[in-house]
Amino acid sequence: MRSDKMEIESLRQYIGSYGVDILEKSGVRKLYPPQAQAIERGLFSSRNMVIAIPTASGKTLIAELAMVHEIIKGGKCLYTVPLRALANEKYREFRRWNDIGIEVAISTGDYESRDDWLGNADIIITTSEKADSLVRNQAEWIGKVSLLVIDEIHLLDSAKRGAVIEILVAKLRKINPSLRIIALSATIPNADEIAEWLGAELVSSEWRPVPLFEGAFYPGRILRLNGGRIEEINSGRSIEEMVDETLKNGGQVLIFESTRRYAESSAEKLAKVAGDYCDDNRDIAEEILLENDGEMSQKLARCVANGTAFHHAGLLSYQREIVESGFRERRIRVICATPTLSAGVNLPARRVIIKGMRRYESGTGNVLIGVGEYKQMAGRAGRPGLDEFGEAIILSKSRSEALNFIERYILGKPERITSKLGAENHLRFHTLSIISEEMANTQEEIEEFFSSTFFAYQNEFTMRWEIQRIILQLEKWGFVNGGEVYSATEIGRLVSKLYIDPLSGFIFKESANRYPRLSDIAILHLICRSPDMEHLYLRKSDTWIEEEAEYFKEELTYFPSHYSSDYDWFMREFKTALMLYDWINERDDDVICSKYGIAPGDLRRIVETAEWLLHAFTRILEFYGSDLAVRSGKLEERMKFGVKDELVELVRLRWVGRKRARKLYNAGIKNVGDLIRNRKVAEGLIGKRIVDRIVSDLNLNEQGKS
DNA sequence: GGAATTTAGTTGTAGACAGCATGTC
DNA sequence: CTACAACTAAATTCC
Repeated sequence: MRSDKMEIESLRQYIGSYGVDILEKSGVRKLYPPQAQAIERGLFSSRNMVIAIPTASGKTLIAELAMVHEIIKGGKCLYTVPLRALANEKYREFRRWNDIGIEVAISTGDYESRDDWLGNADIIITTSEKADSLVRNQAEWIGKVSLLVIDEIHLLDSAKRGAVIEILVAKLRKINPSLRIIALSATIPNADEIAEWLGAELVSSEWRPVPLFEGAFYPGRILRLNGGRIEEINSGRSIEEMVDETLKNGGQVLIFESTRRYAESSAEKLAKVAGDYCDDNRDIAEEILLENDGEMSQKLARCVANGTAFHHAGLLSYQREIVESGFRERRIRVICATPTLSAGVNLPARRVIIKGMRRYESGTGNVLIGVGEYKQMAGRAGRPGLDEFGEAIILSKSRSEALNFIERYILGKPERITSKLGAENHLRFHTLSIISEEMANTQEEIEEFFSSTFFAYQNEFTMRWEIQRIILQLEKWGFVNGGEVYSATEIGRLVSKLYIDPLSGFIFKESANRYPRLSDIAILHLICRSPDMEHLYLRKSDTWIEEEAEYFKEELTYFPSHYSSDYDWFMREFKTALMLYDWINERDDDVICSKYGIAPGDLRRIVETAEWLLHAFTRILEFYGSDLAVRSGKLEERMKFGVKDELVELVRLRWVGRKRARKLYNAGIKNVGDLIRNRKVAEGLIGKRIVDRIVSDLNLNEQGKS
């Protein structure tokens, strides 16, 4: 007991008595071994550090301590995370420091603290992309950052998003050469490489607050690894029985599936098992249907009512939150998830069952998942405070398969991570940005800049040819002026600040100059031609899309021949455009979902992307003084809410979405004035409470203006 | 005859950042 | 170089 006290006490000199009070108030009594180790190795010095320890072993607190110390010394901290949901989670956690006067702010694509706030804040939480975007837009406070914390730095390995992390590091170090960096990582075999790249002290540990047992199941048995030895444990013959075992003992289960379909059907099957153990969940089941009652939502509500749920990117974000908090409150006992949950918010369970060890990859068929991916999922086993130990179980069909899995995954080491910055699209994207921000403007400077990246560290390769080719390309596209000293053109700088792929920028730029007029569907299709857009898949039954395409053929800016190799890709672009077209023409959400074979969460996500790209396109059109800008800007607004032109004014009001706006409009209430004049009518249509809220908001705005 | 079961053929495949303006987790 | 589970429809068996 005394030693516990002492450890926390010992922090007093670094984070002050008030700081220690905050920790005690939030229940921190003892430092975990990796935390103590981090302190020993210089957490409170000015050394850079890489902390490579398992999930839930107290990484965040390590960063918090360092940040509080830094702020007391007069510094400013930037904390970057890979997901917006994680940014929100950290924001909530860090705000406890507000009690001792530390200002915490958040800035992501969908939620940003006020600008002056960010400048004053001591800790700013962002996604890595947003941080890069802030650098591109020269946020004045960025130069004041003295401590950069990078959460989940092992995502350097991600082919899609890893490059941003290393570029961000290179940029911030260039801006502030004395910047201190603390990088948090999962346990990976080459954390030492990251540490050496950053010139950092490496703290690594396998310690976990809740012990983890890993094993493999085959019908009737679980082979569990215990200190190098395999124990044979009798078990049920099906997942249902395995889940039942855990629920009976008061535990919760997390099941990882390889596809959404499996996740859903699994959750439905297990509802029969979990139903016996859960209380009345009718209220949260109802909440699930609050904003959407389509097929998927109904299914989810049925599961939730019985204490299970599925979790994947097709859910609306509020539905995900209900599922997550329902699980934390133990009202939901079983979650069947796709890998969303393995890298997402912290949601541990006593037993983790990994059912989907294979994943489809186009061109290669089903392939086994990586060891790292497995470890990530397995690491979710064991709820601190609730479970004495966690259990991760791989599902297999036979004893021999089980033994194989044990060999490969449980005894195996995760793959080393490698930089993915070398891909042409990333180099193109970031080269334009560093020229535009005048971080590097000659061949040598650019090479030097890239030589400070993790990619260069791992490849000891100058990239001379690659960079020359890319600059030539950017010159050809009109984004860069060549010569001895490169500089970005005005349009080049705009494209960089809009944060779009230069190729998207080029497509938009060319269209802006070539087409004085375009129809709605043509603009949408143009947006869908951007490599920044996500594209819907074609199904066998999607032949109707070809007919639609033929119908709009004359309006479109691009239409390849049926025999062209582009044709399939074009159809995917066009299908996506058609979906967006339906959306802005007020087609019902659920109708769109079933027509295009997507879930509500997908619709939201694609619409959000389209909105962003429409914004970028509009800005580019404005730049060239094109008349199309007005039309495109209108589409941007329509996209945000999914409405026809005539509803835009109504939908700008808070509490008024596409459905309410349509009701009002059809009853002759076409604008704010109509609404005030016909208040009673409006109340009849959308309810008195809502109208009251709208009007009180309007009054507030009036006051704000005067 | 009609239900239950087996067999053959078909289908579809994880995730999610960014602008800007608005308003607070 | 590569798959596979789940669903659906048709075929077959069973009572």
